[in-house]
Amino acid sequence: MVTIKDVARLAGVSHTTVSLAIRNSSSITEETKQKVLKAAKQLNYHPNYLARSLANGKTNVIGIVANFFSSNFEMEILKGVEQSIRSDESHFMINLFTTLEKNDQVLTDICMGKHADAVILLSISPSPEVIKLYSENHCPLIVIDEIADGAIEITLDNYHGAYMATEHLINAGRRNLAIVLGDGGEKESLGLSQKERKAGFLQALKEHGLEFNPRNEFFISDYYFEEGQVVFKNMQRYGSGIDGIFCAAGDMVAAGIMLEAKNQRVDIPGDLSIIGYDDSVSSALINPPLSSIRQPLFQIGKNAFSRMVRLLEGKEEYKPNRLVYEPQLISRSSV
Amino acid sequence: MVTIKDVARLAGVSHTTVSLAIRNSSSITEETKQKVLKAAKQLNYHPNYLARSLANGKTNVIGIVANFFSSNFEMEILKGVEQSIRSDESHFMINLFTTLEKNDQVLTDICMGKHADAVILLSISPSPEVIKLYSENHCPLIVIDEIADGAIEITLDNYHGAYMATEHLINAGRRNLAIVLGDGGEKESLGLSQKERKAGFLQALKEHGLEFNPRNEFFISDYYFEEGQVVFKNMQRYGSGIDGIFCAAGDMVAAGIMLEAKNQRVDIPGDLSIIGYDDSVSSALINPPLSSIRQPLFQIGKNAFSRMVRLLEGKEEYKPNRLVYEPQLISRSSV
DNA sequence: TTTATTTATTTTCACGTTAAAAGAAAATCG
DNA sequence: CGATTTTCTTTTAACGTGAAAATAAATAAA
Repeated sequence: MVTIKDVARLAGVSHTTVSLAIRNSSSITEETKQKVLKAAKQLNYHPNYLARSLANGKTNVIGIVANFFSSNFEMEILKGVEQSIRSDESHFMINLFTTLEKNDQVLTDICMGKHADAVILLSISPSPEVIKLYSENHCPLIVIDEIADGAIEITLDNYHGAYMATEHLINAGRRNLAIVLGDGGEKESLGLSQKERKAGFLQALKEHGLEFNPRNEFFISDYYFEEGQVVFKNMQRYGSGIDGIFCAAGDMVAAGIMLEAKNQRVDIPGDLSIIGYDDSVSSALINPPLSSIRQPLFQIGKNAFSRMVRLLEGKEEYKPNRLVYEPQLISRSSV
Repeated sequence: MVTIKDVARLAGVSHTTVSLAIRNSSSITEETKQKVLKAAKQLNYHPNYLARSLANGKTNVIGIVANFFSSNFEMEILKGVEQSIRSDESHFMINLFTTLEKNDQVLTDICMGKHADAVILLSISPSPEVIKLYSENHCPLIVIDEIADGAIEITLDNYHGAYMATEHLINAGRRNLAIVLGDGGEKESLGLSQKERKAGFLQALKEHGLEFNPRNEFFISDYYFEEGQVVFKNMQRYGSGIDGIFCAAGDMVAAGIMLEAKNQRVDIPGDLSIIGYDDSVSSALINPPLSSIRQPLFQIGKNAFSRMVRLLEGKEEYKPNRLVYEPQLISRSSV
């Protein structure tokens, strides 16, 4: 491996001079700089990122942590991040961490183990201890779509989105609504967004004087298309007179429900209305086009990343606060 | 920052003993190990990944490089990788690198700069110099969907896929076929997969005694839905009597074409047949359901990652070779 | 010209860990 | 019981860089 010292030897200077020249320091003559760069090129020298980071305490890595990267939600955010990386000309890299369950352990390790200078969490709620740890270690923390008191929170108004969705169904004359929630089979394990969507759903029912039949609440564990098909079967088995579905688990699952409904000759929107969440690209294309709640996920990903870059570059001061994005009802013919 | 030395002091042993205990070395007494672990826990010690990697020469990072992570192709592969990470219980992390143009530079830097121990390329063709560099540095290189002589190649039989797609159109009685290709507006910048798809397309035409009218070749620069809409307009303007479309650029673009066709009251499959590529989840759901060529992208991602892990763990010897996956025709009613 | 100041470069050390060699203690053997 | 081996632990030396202090050289000021 060719190191800074090999370059120094060839250029006839000290290794520090090479280091400075490589980093384009102003305290070096143009002449020696050229000499060094020439030698570096000749030897095909590349700075060792590990040694550099160890010495100066910065990794130039931004960690992104999520339970899944495979669902539409995370993918859209990632796209935004990707665009931001490009346009920023920033020298930061991203590191992806997937974690189920042992969130705290992973998060602690990222920060303490110097895996990243900063972390963006997607739908993961850090414990107060972790937040404290990050704060003490001056590791900026941006949390998207979850609560994190003491970090920068970028949240989506899930309550309002669910309210709009539910009202949309009610306005279409539906009275017997079902809700499909994502995340574990256990109510206790619902993420914040799912909880809030349920709350918004219930509130809308209440304000319109409608009852909610607990039999019409369904859970899925993965955000896959196939889960939707299973859910629809369960609805027919265990549900009670459902004429409208709010699929808080997202459009992909809603599409699964629709396919199964079609297979069983249930007419949408004749017999049954359905609205999804997240407005996937394909939702406008399926038959019938699926109503949904659109969230500015791309924007959020883009903004979160570029903001993080500013924080790390010291162009913005790290100050815990909360930013709320509003969702938008996209009405199509599935309702 | 609490280091190995702090733990050593508290536990009353040397720092090397701590290092060994942390790494669960067999050459340490159970007693001292417990003593060390207790001290480590008490101080909330976490090993510094940078120092560790610098010292032992391994990063435990697998780099994944692509031009986009936002297109369906890459996303599906990523999902497979993600699943593999989970099931493997592997301690490897992944680092995502997006790069336009300066591929070689980025690739060289990843390897020489110790950003990763190994690299998986998605639809990116490394130069011979880069391949040589990786080989010399014992950095395993897996290239998916491109040519890379001297690396491990995991390719898709795009030629055959395109052939099947084209034949599918011909069998449906179509005689005036158009092709839509992705990647740059320039023919020269076509990636390998697009080139092969075109070749397969032409071959199928030839074998069925059909002519290809060069006016019916269209290019897009991004794999977005909207590009498809633009393409359809261009077809009406510049194309010549098209009655069948092979959208080698993928299902998302095909869906865009279909929407625009619908807007203009062109009946699919009555007036026009269309087949896409990659079989997105939504392709079965849109109206009419879109015929497509399915590729085992999820599997490929999963296998590529787990194979890389085996290579890094020394369980498999690194030996350049080529693995070809066969695509599958999914016939639906758009043809 | 001598001294003070600025500029350019080098020396020395630190970053936190692992690897290799050396040492000490315990166990085994003849 | 002394010699040898084995087991456990420590000492020392890297890994490749950057930061800070120290030096040397060049320039400016007195």
